Order: sequence, then structure tokens, then C-alpha cells
Amino acid sequence: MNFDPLIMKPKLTLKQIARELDVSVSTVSKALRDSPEISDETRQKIQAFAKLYNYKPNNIALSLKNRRTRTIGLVLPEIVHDFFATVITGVEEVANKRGYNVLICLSNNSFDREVMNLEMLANGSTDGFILSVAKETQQKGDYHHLQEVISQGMPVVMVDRVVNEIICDKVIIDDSDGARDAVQHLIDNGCRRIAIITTVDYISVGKLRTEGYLRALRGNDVELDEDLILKIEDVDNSHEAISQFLGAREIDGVFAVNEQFATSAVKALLNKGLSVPEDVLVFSFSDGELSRRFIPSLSTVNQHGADMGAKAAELLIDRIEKTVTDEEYQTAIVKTSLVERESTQKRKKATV
Amino acid sequence: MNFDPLIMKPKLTLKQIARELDVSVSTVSKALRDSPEISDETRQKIQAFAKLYNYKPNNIALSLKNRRTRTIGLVLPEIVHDFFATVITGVEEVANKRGYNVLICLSNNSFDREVMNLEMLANGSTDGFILSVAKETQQKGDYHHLQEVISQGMPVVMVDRVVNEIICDKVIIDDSDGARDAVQHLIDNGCRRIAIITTVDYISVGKLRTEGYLRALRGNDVELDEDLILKIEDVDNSHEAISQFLGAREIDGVFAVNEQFATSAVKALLNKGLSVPEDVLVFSFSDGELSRRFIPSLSTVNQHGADMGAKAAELLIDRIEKTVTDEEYQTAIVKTSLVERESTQKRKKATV
DNA sequence: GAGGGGCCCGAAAACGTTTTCGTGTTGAAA
DNA sequence: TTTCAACACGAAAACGTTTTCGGGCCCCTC
Repeated sequence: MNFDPLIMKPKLTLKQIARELDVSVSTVSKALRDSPEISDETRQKIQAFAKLYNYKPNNIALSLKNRRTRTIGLVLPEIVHDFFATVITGVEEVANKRGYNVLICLSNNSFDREVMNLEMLANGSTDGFILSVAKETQQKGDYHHLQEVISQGMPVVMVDRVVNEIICDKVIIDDSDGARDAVQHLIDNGCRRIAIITTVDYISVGKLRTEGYLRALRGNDVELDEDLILKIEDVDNSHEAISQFLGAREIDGVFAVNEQFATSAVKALLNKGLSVPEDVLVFSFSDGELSRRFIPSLSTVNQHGADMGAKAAELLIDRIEKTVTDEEYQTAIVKTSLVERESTQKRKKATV
Repeated sequence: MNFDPLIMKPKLTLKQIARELDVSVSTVSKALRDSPEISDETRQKIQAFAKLYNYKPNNIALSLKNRRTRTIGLVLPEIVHDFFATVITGVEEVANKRGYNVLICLSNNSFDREVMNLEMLANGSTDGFILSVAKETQQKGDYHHLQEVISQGMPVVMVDRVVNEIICDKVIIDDSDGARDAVQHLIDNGCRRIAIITTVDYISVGKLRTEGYLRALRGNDVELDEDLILKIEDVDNSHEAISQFLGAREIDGVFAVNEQFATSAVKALLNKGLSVPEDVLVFSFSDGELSRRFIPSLSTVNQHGADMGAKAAELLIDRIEKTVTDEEYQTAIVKTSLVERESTQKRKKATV
């Protein structure tokens, strides 16, 4: 309609206020911060002017001067994934509460992207960051970029997908215990031939969850059948693998390390003519909307992603704001909890 | 283990390099930028030193000097929602490709949070931002905060949930057309009594989708029954409302404006003893993982969130980098597409 | 041998803040 | 009247860059 909005007022600086009111820049700055050095009269005049024209200090200049940005970085492998989305929510919440911004970068599970992300975040844009390492990085085992930024004094907190070789604050869940509890629940409900659908071992959390599965079996004297373990390499094409795997095996329970695997499993079982939970019980990891809304709704191990994000942000900001640096790094463990839903509640007839 | 990492090297500045190499700061700066003013010998010496100690220019100082941050903001109402997650992916991708960072803020659908977010983003931290307005803001109809930042010369692009009263670049989908096509598909497959589960009218996209529904009915001379329209106010407790609504009505098709409503609808129909798609066809809006993995998988209107995000980022960065400002604002419309799945494919018997 | 270019480099300003320090004016005490 | 504190404000430095400008030095040309 009209090119120039009615009132076009470019952003105001201290210098402009000073010139306009015929005082010095320092006077303006002090007046706005209620310094006792400035007389009431001058202070009120300046504050009124600033309010009228909606003065807001330039954040970049403040960052440069104070050598802190009040911004934290968050590097995630992916985002179209309820778990990481909830982590973001948690981080964002406490960051905002404590006066920090959140700069989010996506590595897309690529090592190179992750390296780029770290470089961007470490060049002064942030005071520290939270990282969940990319799959490719875990596979590669190359952590120079991490060591690099840490040695520059940048606080780092790892969340969920952590790497043990790096010393820093970490927030993880009891993956192994959570998996054990889930499998225990299956055993308690009569399952004896329990399949596990997990990831390859270089994914730290996948490996731990597999361990939990094994511990549960051992703890209940349920015989381990290696043939009931499926380790998925290519997540994108996992459905066929799962379908084939389950189609050829006689089982009465399934433990899947994420919602995607779990839903694929249910579908495969249905195709085989079996019902969940009448014939086979299914337990999943990662409690997301998918599990809640699926039919039958899925029992899951809730990772409390928001709590993890919140805890990570607390740790990071504490570390940033601590003047003393001699505190030991800690690894916070966020407890998982089981959410029982239809997929593990045996009944005679489907009532849905 | 050890408090101080093996090599603790704090971040390097031009000044330190200059002092170390006994040259001036300007010389260092020019040498690193390959200025012809600097002799080969000096240049190589400085570059070698910089590389050795891994010098990286301080981004904040650059931002202050250049008065541009190469960072764009992204304000979203929520994130645990596949659609917005894909938008982020799209924005992030083109932003990174064009050398920009992305600062993400969540309004949590709260007006006050949104106002705070805009203030933070507009105080110099970003060169412009992309916004999807909060539900509460749309309800309230108060857009002063938006007008404010725009009048300060900050480029703004709205995406999906836009407000017509504000003049700026926008990226939307053909909500109305998408809905019409979906309903048309239901009609083509024999549905005559089609229920719509939508949101209250102050949600812009909900209103438009309702319009599309009405247009489809009119275009096919299907009688409109106002009693088949359900407008959800409280999304969090929508399941009961939907269940009650569908339980009391005789229908052969359902059009839901999002995945959550759609899955609730399917569940309600199952409880009523009806099958999808044998007895009732269901079409949903917003193609996410939920629709793909649901049983039956849901036919949806794909919003192409990543494309929308990408387009928004392109528009924004173009606007930021344009020296001339006399270009008209444009509204990009990203085409939706229908994804046909099991929930609308009639068959005699469930084969799943 | 004087003037004039190149060649290299340094000083300084600028971006927008905050803060330390100095300084001029006032009023009251000596 | 002199002295000194309190008061109110300004100048300048600093954060880490980039860039403009000026200047010293060497060598070449008349």
C-alpha cells in the first residue's frame, strides 16, 4: 500500500538522545540506569525522552562491552522428533527464566554440520552451549571439535547422546534402567519370548537400552535368545527389516527403543494376524504424541525430555555464571518413568 | 579428573596477535584478509601464527562494526508439533546456506511471551525475523508489538499464522483450497454426510479450512448441515468433545483440521463400533509422522512445512540484503498436496 | 641531487555501550 | 575572603573489529 509506514522511526542510540537533549552520552547512560550522579531534573527529562521514543539498549554493544552475550547455543541432531522438541522446550524455558536467549543449530546428524555449528557458536555468539552429538559423530568417534571449544574455556553440557571421552557436564537418563524396567514389566505380565528392536551399538543410548534388556532377562532367569535381537542400521528403511524379522519369529513380547520401531512392530504383528496386546505385548521407549495417540496406545518409557533440557540449561548457566571454575563436572541422571497404556494391558477382547 | 585441561588456550584477539608479533592491529587485520597493502613476508607470518593458534574473529565485534548480525530470529507458538518442527528445518537450511544463524524463540501461544520475544530479537540481536503468531495474540487482535518493530525498520516475514492487518512479507498455504480438495476427495468417494472438526474462527487457518469445507459442499450440491460442524475451543481437552460429537451423529466422512483431531475422531468411531475406512472415511490436515504411522494411516493435506520455512527465510534474507527498500511486500502461497493413505481407501475387509 | 612514486605499515575513528576519573560550579564553614 | 566538600556533569577508555588516511622509506627518473 504505502512504502514507508506512517511513522518510520529508526532505532535510537544513546548518542542521538544526547545530541537531542544537549547532554553528554555518559549522562544519558547514567540517567537511564538511575545513577545518583545525575540530578533529578536531568534524569527525569532523559527518562521521559527515552520512554517516549522507546529507547532500547543495543544488545550487541552490551555483549561486546560485557564480554557475555546472555545467549546459549543448542545443537541437536534432528528436530522432527518429539523427544528433541521437548528438550528444546525445557532449555528454552529455563533459559528465558534466567534471562538468556537460545540459539538453535541443527546438525542433521552430520559430522561436518556439527563442526560448523560449534565453530559458529564458539566465535563469541554464545556464552556456552548444550549439545546432543550427531549420529555420524558417534560413529566416527572424532571429538576434536568438542575438545577444541572446551579448551578455549567455553562451557559445554552434553545431553542424551553424550560421549564419555569428553569431560564436561552431562545430562542423561538411566537408559539401561529404563529399558530393564520396561522389559521387567513385560516379564511380569507373562512374556517369555521377548524380542528387542534396537539400534546399532555405536549409538550410545541404543547400546545402553540393549544392556537393560539383557539385565532384565538375566534377572528373571529368562533364557536369552540372540535370535530375538534386531539391531537396525538404516533407520529410514527400518520398516521392512522389522516386518521381516517379526514375521519369522515366534514371540509374545516386543521391546522397541523408540516409537518408530514400536509402531512398525505393531503393524507387522497385525499383518501377521496377531493382536496387540491380546497376543503380543509391546513396550516402547520415548514417550511422544505418537505413543499417546496410537491405537492401541503404547506403553512407553518416558524420558522427560523437557526435564532433561531444563536440567542441562541450569547446569550450563550455573557454569557460565560461576566465577570460580574449580567445581567438578557432574553428570545428572534424569529418572525415567514407565507409562502404561493399552499395548501392555492384556484383555480378553478388544474394547478399544 | 584434572581441573585445567591439558592446554588451556583462551580465545585469541587481533590485539594479542599484534603484540606477540610486534606489529600493529591494523596490520594483522589486513594480513588475515589478504590485503595487498601487506608484504608477503608479514602476511605469511601472521597467517601462520593465526592458524597455529586457531584464531577466529569475534562475531560480536563484527556485528557491532558492520551493524548486521547475520542472524535471523524465528518466533513460533509451539514446537512439539511436526508442522512447526519442519518449518524450523526449512528455515535453518536456507539460513545456513546463506550464512545466517537462527535464533529460535517460543511464545507458547502466549501474547506476553511473544511481546518479550520480539523485544529481545529487535534490540540488535537479529537482522530480521520470521514469525508465526501466537493463538492468544490472534484472539486478542493486538498487534502493536509487531507494528512497533516493523516501524523501526526491522524486516519481518510471517508464516502460516499470519495477520492481515500487518503489512509485510508473508508465507501461507492455500488453506481453503487444501481443505476443499480434501473434502472433494471424500465426496468423490461417496461421502455425503461429512463432519468437520475444526477450530474456533479467530484462528486464521482454522477459519480458512472451514471455508474450504463449505466451498466443497456447495460445489457438489451437498446439503450443508450445520450440525455436522464442530469448532473446538479447548484443544487440550478436545478428545471428549470429539467423542461426544461423533457419538451422536450419523456420518460417512470426517474432515479434521489437524492430526490430533483426526486421531481422536478415529478412536471415537472405533468406540462406536464403526471402522475406518470401511464405514467412515477420514481426511486430515497437516501431514506428520502421526498420520504416516497411524493405523489406519491417515490421508492428509500436506502443508510442506519445510518449503514454507525455506521460502520465508529466502524472503527475509532477500529483504535484509536488499539495499533498495522499494519492493512491494509479497505473499507467497505454498501449494498443498493431498496424500492419500488407508483412511480414505474403501475396501471390503480390513487387510491392514 | 632533488622530486616523485610505490610499497608497507601504523594511527585513529567508528560501531553503542558502561564506567572511571576528572573538573567546574556551588554553597557553607573557617 | 578563602577553602573545601558536595554536586552534577563530561571526557575518555574499553570491548574487538575494519577501514581510511597519512607517512616513512626506498628506488627510480630527470
